[in-house]
Amino acid sequence: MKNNFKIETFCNKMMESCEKMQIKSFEKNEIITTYIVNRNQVCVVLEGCADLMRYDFNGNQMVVEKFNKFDVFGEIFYQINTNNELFVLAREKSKILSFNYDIFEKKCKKSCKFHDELLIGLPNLVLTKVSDLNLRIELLSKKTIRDKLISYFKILSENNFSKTFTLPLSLTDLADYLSIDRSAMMRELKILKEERFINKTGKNKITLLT
Amino acid sequence: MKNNFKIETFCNKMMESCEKMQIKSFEKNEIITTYIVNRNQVCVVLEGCADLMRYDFNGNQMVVEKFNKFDVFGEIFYQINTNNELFVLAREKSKILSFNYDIFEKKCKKSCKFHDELLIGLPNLVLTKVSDLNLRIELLSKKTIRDKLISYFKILSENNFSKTFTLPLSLTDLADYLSIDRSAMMRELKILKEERFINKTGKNKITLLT
DNA sequence: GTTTGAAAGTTGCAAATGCAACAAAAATTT
DNA sequence: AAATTTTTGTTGCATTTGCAACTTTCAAAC
Repeated sequence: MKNNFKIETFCNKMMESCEKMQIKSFEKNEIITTYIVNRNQVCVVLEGCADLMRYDFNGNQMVVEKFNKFDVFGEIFYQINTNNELFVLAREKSKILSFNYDIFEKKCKKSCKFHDELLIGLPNLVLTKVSDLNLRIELLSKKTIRDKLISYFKILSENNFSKTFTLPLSLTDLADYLSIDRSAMMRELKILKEERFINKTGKNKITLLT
Repeated sequence: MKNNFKIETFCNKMMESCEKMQIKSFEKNEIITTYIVNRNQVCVVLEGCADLMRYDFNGNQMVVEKFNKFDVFGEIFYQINTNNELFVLAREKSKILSFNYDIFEKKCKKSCKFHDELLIGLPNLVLTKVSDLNLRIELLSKKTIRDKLISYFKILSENNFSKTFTLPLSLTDLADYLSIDRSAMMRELKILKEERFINKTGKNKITLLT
């Protein structure tokens, strides 16, 4: 985001309470919310991290999306009838802010500071989300595992202003993020190393050699 | 979107002019904007439709995203350093509203009605976009062409409250949208027909038989 | 410090997919 | 109305990928 919006400031202001919003703490592996009823719920991760999970038709659960500090999530972003049960699970002890999107449009009676902040701050959070989603689509659109990996590495490299960078995910999670088979991804990583495209040093530290 | 926001009303109000925003008309195949400089630009399709295009490293251009009436787009949604040239092309005669995101945060002096509308309306447009992007990620995440097609058809069917529906894209565009090879998609469609999963009648009309 | 579980790494093989190269049909343009 | 372009439809083949089934390494829990 190229504007001067400070997410910390926004979230701190939000915590200065408004009767229409809630902050709750969740223990590791606790269910934060389920996406069954459409409630226009908006949530922000203030501390910790969480995963949007799905039970697919075979009964095994998989990670749909991962949320870290200051990520926004909630049913309002997922108006898809998938017939699958979606729920958000705390990955560690987490603090979550949540409110109904309606309060964004209808100010509460005693017009509190929170609402004014919300009107500016929420769109900023959502814009960041859109950018993240566009990035993932960009990567998922690549047809080969090789292209997905190289594109992702290039972006990490540019964000880090260096040919060397640390993966922000485990390799298992990376395979999920790119929606590819983990073993096939390992195979491709090996080939990329052999062909001197990348170098893999230590735990998830990668250097682009191109 | 489950709230009572009316996009037509919003866009009409926006057209009631504010000095900080522009409405321009573009002829078919005219370039609406390029994503080179990061200008925090926000655009809304008021009439017509447009495509976000990319020149990839081989020089051939491809469609990254398609925008229809009332879709939002702009550089602010695409803060990705891809080294590829991205630009938006009018697919037909189109009318585009555009403004800098800054005006969303800083009201103009003579606080016009437009700004009040914008504060409520823009986030709604963006929410719809997030939902669309999440849907596409959902589809792109499926590992087989078969799963992508079936998932997409199910969603179209549910949105249409009917087992029969018309594809909103050409088959060529559908393959692009799902990021799969068109001929491989045609092959799978044929198999789905043979296995009596779907029925394809007339031009792009499909019936789910499950 | 030992146990337990998760993550990383490896391989063979069958199945799915992209690619190339077409032909036919439909839609646009001239 | 003819010409051109776009879309749809088809097929063989080489390549890529997912899957299954492991071992090894690493980290967390007890």
